[in-house]
Amino acid sequence: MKVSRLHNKRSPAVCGRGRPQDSRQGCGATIPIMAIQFQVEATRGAGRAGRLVTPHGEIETPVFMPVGTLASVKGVPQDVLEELGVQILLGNTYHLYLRPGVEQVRQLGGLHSFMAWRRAILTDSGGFQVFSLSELRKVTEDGVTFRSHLDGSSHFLSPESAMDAQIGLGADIIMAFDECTEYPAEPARVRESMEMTLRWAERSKRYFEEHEHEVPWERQYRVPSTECRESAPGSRRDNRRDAGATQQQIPRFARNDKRRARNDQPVNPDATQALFGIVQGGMDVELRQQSVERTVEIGFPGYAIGGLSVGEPRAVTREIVEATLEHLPADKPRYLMGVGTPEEIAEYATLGIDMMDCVLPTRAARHGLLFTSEGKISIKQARYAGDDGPLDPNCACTVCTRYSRAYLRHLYASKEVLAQVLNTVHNLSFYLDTMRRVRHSIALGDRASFLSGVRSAPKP
RNA sequence: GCACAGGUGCGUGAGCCUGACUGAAACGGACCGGCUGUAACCCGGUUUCCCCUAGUGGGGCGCGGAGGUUCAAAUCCUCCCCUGUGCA
Repeated sequence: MKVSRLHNKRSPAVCGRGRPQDSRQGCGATIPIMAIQFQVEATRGAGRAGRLVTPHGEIETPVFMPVGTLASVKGVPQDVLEELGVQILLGNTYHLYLRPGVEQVRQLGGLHSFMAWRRAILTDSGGFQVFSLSELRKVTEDGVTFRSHLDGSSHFLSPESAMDAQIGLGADIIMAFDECTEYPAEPARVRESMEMTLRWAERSKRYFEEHEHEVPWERQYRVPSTECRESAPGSRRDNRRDAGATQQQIPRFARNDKRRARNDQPVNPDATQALFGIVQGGMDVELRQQSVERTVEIGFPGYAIGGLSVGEPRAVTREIVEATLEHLPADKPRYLMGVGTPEEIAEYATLGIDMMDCVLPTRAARHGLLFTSEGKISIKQARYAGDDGPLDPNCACTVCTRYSRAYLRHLYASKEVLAQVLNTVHNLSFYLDTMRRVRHSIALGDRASFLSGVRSAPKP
């Protein structure tokens, strides 16, 4: 609904029939390039419930973004992710650059097309790998030289090449190339690292602005936006149905075409990628503030808080998040990178974080650690061998409603791949539910928080 | 009955020829931890002895059983038991 208002504003009713091949000219001839739209719809305390409109659909914030480093959320097919309500996924520039290679993905139409994911994608720039692959890399002002963990070959990533790669991959939101500062670090080191990240942010932005038109979407995606389709009922899709072609009868190339045409989540052909800046500054509140101010000065449509959850005590993480949030502009999405447990993501959302990602739910799931309404469960434990109850009696996910703890433990102990699949589905489901609950409570707004003081407040 | 091959910790199984660095490799099982912009179906620990010592450390028992050789044996020698295969 919000999105249509937006489109109406920008794309008048022009775009109905006889849409030319070049979608940019079709719906968007007179329209300026649109990157991303964000609006806060409700607040409660510091928490915000908002809506982020990307070229590949809307996102209700606060949002949890599952990590799909190699164009896959390990163990979970895309259709299941959709059913779980995943609105946006993460991909990783460094990993995809090594394999299958950016050029390959670009030729296949970009990440969305390649991985058959019609909703939004965010790619991390490779900045985190500067931290996590510290054994295999060398950092200079120019950029970072990595020794590939796959074959030992040497690769160079700079703000420019990271942008180039991310444009080629074609995510909706891409990240500035930063240095995730290690912890602990000397004050001088933290400052230098932060300064370099700022210089890299500028270079990232400059390069991005010069090349943002190179996204691979427009050649590949010909799906009309919502209004276009509504006002053009005789679309491709109907034509095909008229022809009476079933899935089996359609030749392969046509089936691919159909698959694309079936993407009901519109790509806004006028839209392009958005580049987010990343705040660094270690565990130093002053440096964080400086980093925010100077990153905001460079100017981005969204800001991330990076460099946290790198080994520091949780209390410090929280302190830095709060201190950083204080200075971030309220009208832009705020993305806390790499956090956290279910309790943490709920807490940070109420503090005013709009986006979060974390490998914890997916990785922990594969390792037998499951998050439930009653706390953590290590499904490997012998005590569950005979437990025929559901994993989490308060969870409505497909795993909890169908399988017993005993079965899940058996799958894990037997190293069945299904264990990883089911565990991941549950954990993601739990995370997404958690976020939905938080959003709901924020969406009730300050009025609700006022009412919550009243014991038996009647429901409207 | 004879001839080979073999018996090692929870399991598989190295070590034995060429004795000391082996309380015993490696892999696995079982159990317990860890995992926070994914070098992660991964990583760590226990199971693998007993006693003395705060600890470093020291002593004892231990590789089918019994005995022997030796400063020193899972490793060499003798006998016995058990398992498998082949031949009668």
